[in-house]
Amino acid sequence: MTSDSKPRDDSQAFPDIDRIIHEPARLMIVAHLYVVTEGDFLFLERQTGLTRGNLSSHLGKLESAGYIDIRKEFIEKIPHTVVRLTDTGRQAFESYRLSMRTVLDSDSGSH
Amino acid sequence: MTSDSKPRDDSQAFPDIDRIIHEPARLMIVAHLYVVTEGDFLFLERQTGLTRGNLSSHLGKLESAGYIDIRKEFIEKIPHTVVRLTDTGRQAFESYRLSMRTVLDSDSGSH
DNA sequence: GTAAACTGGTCTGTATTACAGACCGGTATG
DNA sequence: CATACCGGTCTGTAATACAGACCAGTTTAC
Repeated sequence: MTSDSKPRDDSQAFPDIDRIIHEPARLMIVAHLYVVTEGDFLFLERQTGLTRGNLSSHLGKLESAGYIDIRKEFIEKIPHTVVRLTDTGRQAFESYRLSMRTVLDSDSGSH
Repeated sequence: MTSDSKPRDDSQAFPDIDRIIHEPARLMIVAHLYVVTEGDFLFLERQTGLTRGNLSSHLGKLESAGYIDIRKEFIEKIPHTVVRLTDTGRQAFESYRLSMRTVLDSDSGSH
């Protein structure tokens, strides 16, 4: 394969990849939330194996992006944080999934 | 979903993600090479849209990882760089693809 | 009652890294 | 002579992932 086929290709054969979701730590979080629809802090901490600080930080970023909703409540005076994917978040994940499948399935069709 | 189902989960339900391939720029490179088996610098530059410096740098990292083979030759006194996926690289990509599919297809089976 | 542990963080420091762009050497072209 | 092309190297910058220290408030253990 040489390059002289077309002078200016610019073919975005590859879709943009959502870096917010792409980051493995957040990908784990989002993928988990996608199936359970709602999970608390401890659940995510155990599922992802992230440290509390790190998990909190990633949740903050997902919240800033509008991908998750964070609800803080008290259960018997004990703090309880519940995280839920927003519609935007679900769509973003589905879109990301589609992008990645496109990339990973590029077995021949390119051109 | 609450967290009190199991005391210590540690379930690596999620496979490790190869960060070398995971990086979008390199993912583009590897995915392209996977289908064409061999491509030159210009081809990759156009397909990925990366700047020369950046592309060169990513190629260097892929080479260090043993994922690609870089052959430098001269065609009529003009430098020509040809890049090819090594067997290791092909395997790494396939493994990565499997990992990502596992993550992206986690629609129910988890537990 | 004091020490320890738990929840859910904040903050700091560190180390990595992606990226643009300047520059360069050599060749070819106008 | 100036410009452009190929394939880089190098520098600087900005972002960021991550660990771990620390903290407040609560509960449990001794």
